[in-house]
Amino acid sequence: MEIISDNNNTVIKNIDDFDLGQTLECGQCFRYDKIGDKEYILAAKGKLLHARQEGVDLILFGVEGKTQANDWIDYFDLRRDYGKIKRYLLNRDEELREAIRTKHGVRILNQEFHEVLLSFIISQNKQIPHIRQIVRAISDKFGTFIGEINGIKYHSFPSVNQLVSAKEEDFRNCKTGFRAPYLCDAVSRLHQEQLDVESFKGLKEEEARQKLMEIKGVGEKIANCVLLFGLGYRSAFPIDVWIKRIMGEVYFGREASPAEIQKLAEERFGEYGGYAQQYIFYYGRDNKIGKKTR
DNA sequence: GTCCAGGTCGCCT
DNA sequence: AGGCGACATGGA
Repeated sequence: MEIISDNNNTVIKNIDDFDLGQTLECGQCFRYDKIGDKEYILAAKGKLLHARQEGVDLILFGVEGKTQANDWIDYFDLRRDYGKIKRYLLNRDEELREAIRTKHGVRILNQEFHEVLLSFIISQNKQIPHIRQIVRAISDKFGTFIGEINGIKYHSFPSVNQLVSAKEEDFRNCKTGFRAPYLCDAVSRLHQEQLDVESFKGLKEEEARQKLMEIKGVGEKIANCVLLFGLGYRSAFPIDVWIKRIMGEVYFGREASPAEIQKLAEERFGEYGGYAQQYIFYYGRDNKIGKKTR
């Protein structure tokens, strides 16, 4: 990997195991728009990014200097050796071969904790396009204006401070439905208990999960998403309807309980559970594995 | 119209 | 511990 900055842009050259489109569209984040072939606009960490992939290079438009570039390199998790992760997983589990082959460019983003928490509270019992719509509505209503591209105005995902005054009704106006009180509870805890990345430092995965599950509307699955996507616990293995269907079919040949699946994931994937989960989820959802066709 | 969606809660046995 | 309906909203 090599970083070159010139005339307002930064180019990151020779990135292994990375596909911008796959990384954004695998279902881990919700604030992006595709504007061309391998070209995206995304809102993250309070900023707007216009990026395009050309082969093994990634162009970050309007990004100047090492500090800014490093920020995005960290966001895309580009300094991690995914070749090693894939080899480990394939060594343990031949079933993953096809998923890893087709979804080879997925990386797990290092997203902001509070954004992941609130986004995944919204995600329950909803389809991904609708989750994106709701998250955008909340950002437009409470977030900071961060730019306009192709006539579309973008707002950052709101900070905790920007959300403290939000009422249940405000969230309902953003079409959150029955999740509105959950969001209020989460925001008030984030604010009053100063709940942030720091407050999870040093906690074991299980301790961190229990802490998250004290929040109304956060169960096992959402807690695991927050651990994985927002707190850096790469062993966390969220089990949703898709994982349940896919793994029931592929690994058990029958319907399997979340507990059974969790156990298998722990034994097979161990510290790399989160990566395995993303490959399986994205591949399985794309190919509708285990889904009844009506 | 009916069913289901990156689930969780509350209440039941 | 495990089963089951309710919960808003929108798309298939």
